[in-house]
Amino acid sequence: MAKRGPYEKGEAKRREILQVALEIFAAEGYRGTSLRKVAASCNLSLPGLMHYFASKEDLLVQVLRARDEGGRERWEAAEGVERHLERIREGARTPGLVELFVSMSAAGSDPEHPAHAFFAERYPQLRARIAEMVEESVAGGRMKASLPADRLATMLLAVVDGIQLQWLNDRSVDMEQPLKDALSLLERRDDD
Amino acid sequence: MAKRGPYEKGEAKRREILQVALEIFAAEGYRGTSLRKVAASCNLSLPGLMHYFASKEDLLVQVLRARDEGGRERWEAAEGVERHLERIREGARTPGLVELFVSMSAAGSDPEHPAHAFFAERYPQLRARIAEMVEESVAGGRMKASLPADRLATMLLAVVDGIQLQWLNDRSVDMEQPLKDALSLLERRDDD
DNA sequence: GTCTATAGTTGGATAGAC
DNA sequence: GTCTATCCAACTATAGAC
Repeated sequence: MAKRGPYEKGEAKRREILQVALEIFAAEGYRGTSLRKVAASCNLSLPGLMHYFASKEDLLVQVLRARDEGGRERWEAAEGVERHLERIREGARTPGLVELFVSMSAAGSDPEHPAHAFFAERYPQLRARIAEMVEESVAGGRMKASLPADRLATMLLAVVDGIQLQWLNDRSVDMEQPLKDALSLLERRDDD
Repeated sequence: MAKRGPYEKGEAKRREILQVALEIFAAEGYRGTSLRKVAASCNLSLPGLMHYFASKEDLLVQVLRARDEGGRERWEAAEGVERHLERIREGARTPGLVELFVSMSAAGSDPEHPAHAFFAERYPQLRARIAEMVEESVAGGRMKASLPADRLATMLLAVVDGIQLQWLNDRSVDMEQPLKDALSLLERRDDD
């Protein structure tokens, strides 16, 4: 006679919504997506959907968070530079995802934007993680310490983000090459 | 008694609209901006504005084009690397402009988006121009030919675009440093 | 927990007067 | 060239029934 509720089913539906919403946001953009459409794709009415999420903003932020955590698992599994390449390859597999993150990251610069806090946290974290990777490579003798690790991290992250922007507008550009090229410029050579 | 028309006044008003629309698009985003707001800011009614532009899409594209041409004048005046730095500094002066270009460039990846053609043309042009600059520097002995010019161009453009994305989310990052750092890695050194 | 119905806005676009 | 008036579509969000 326990009273503890419909948690399993609710959580499952909740995950389904996050997955579906991710795809639609990625395909249509945040503003371009109506909650009605998301609801319909989940076989739910609008109010049915809003039972799970307080507002459209709330849904967006939770979609981004869920996505970021999913990507992190694969990230943790990889090593060093491969981590970056893995992140990039994943983007290439799901084009809408790149567009969602890039466009939301631009729109999120507005302090009023729902995703503002998300990206304000995310960028420093990414830079720190990359700087760590750089320091490991330098310590391991695989990379030249040509510049401070934090500056290299900022530059490498810029390469990764920037190439995505180019790729969005021209799918023929190679998303992995520029990062490889940047890293090759940092490689330790025998004469150093 | 000449009848030839209202060309002067019309053109002036037209330029005014482009300027005002640029500022509003930059501040509120494309979707977030209503034509009514633009019209009001020009002391015009909505139909008054639509006398000059066929649609909202039309207005956006013409704003981007006008803006790009304005920036090009300053670009032409500068030399070599300074051209890039100049482009970056200009962005730093008008934050909304960076956001507009970055977000539109992400959104424009959709072939259905009004700005699609604009960016589809723009990126190859930019890459070509940068590659040209790289080749000049290499020929002039100021830069190592570590990699093919077109690949370096792609990478450098990625750095410039990527740092803007970071800067949007954290105004404390230095927008010029990463490009300078990337270029320093390419500098010709005595032992080469 | 999920629905219908609707309120309350706001958007782009047009017709026709002046 | 600019206006008033108006249309229709779409959206978010809430209220209340089941």
